[in-house]
Amino acid sequence: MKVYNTLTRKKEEFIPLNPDEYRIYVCGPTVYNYIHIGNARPFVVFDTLRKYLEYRGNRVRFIQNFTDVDDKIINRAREEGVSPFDIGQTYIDAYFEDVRALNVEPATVHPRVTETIPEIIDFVSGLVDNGLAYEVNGDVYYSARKFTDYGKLSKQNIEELEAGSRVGVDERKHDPLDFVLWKAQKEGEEMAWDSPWGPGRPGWHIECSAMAKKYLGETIDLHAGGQDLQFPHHENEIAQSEGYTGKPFARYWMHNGYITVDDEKMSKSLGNFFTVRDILKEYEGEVLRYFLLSGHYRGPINFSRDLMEQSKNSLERMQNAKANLLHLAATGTGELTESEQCALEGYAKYRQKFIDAMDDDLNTADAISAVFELIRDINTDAKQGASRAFAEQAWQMLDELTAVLGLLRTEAENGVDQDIQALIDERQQARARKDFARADAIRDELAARGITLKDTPQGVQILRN
RNA sequence: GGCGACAUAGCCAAGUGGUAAGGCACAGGUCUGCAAAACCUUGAUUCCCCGGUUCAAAUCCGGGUGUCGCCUCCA
Repeated sequence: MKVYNTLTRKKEEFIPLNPDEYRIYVCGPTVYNYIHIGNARPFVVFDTLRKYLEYRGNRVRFIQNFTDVDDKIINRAREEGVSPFDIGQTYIDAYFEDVRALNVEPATVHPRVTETIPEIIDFVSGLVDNGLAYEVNGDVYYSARKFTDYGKLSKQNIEELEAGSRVGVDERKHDPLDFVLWKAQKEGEEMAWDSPWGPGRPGWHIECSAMAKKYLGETIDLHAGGQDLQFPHHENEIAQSEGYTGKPFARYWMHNGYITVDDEKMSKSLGNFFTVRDILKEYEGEVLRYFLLSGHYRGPINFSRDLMEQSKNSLERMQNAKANLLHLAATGTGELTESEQCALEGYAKYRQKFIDAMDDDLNTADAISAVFELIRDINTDAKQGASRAFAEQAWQMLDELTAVLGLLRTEAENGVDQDIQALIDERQQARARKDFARADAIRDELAARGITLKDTPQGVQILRN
């Protein structure tokens, strides 16, 4: 497949260094709060990339970190009067709950900063030893200017960076561009570890370099994350990792676009962000996943209730197709007819369209359209009823493609309570004697209990909301 | 100031040189006891604007306009 490599600003054939395995690192959340939809985008997008690579028969080693040492965590802990270690654990647990609803697979490993301290200290020591980093009163800084490729990912010009800087320069730095690798422990801070420079904790950027190296080696295939991490975070990672190993760090870089809310950037500081948790109160996780995949990952995406409704309705079309096929499979009989066989063979073109789309820099929007075209054909072919075999095989095809997108993963609840079944039976008897008032009353009653009845030529279809 | 992205029907959104996918919403029809679901039909003489290249451009080039982002914690 081809992916857009931020490093070269071109679409390139995505080939792993070791043909047996793709080694991928994705920046994970800082665990001081519930994840918001902006966090969710890279998780869903790169989870989809992973699912697709695996679907195509590749092995993927997928690492996503938890930043559980950070100013924001420490501040939060102070506000709540609890340990920062507890804050981290709380939101790591919450992360897994939230992300499960979005059908995001857990990574191969989810390393944490608190479990990577020795490797981080080694990393920083190495940079001090080879002259790229220096210590000032227990802090350690990286000399950005000494890394000649500094700025190669974000295409930032070093001189322009300084000129445009809007941040007060820390006087301890030799140069405004320098960034911190190790922070000396401050009065009353609980989060600290012993180091050659005294007690302290890692800076933000170094953890990713250390974890990527620990779990994936010196040169990894892909590093991915949000566009806004490009500078300085990813630039600094390159400086650290390549400065330390002398080898290329990541061969490919992918960056997803950001989410706006009402055409304005959603950010923690603006306070206009929605947590995944909030969304899940109103919508199934798959609706959010559909929304996030309905456009290209590199483009910006605007979030609104209206668009969530559109996504919900669109996804419903897929869900209906699934429900109808499963109903047909459950009630149908018989072998595949010749025309059904022919129809099924024709569906292969949609699989191909799906693959072509995904191969083209993860074009999920186009891949979704292939799924809809498949659904249209299936619906048309099954309009007059279909054999059990046809329904099963058509669902198999739909299942195959939607699994890659992480959609239609919810298992339909089978069976109903006895009293509900009794009502359904009574309604059928009422219909048979043309007592439609009674029949409709029962239908309304069940609808109020979240059960929708559809009268199909194959009998009553029961849908739960 | 530097770097970058985006602009396609009411809405969302593919398409990046060969004559505009798909979804939502809306309307009409078929089916249904009525529904629901599904299917059919209808919608951009046209892709922000102005030039240029070409037999041919939404797609390439030049110039505008608009929106958003990064350069500061952020996905």
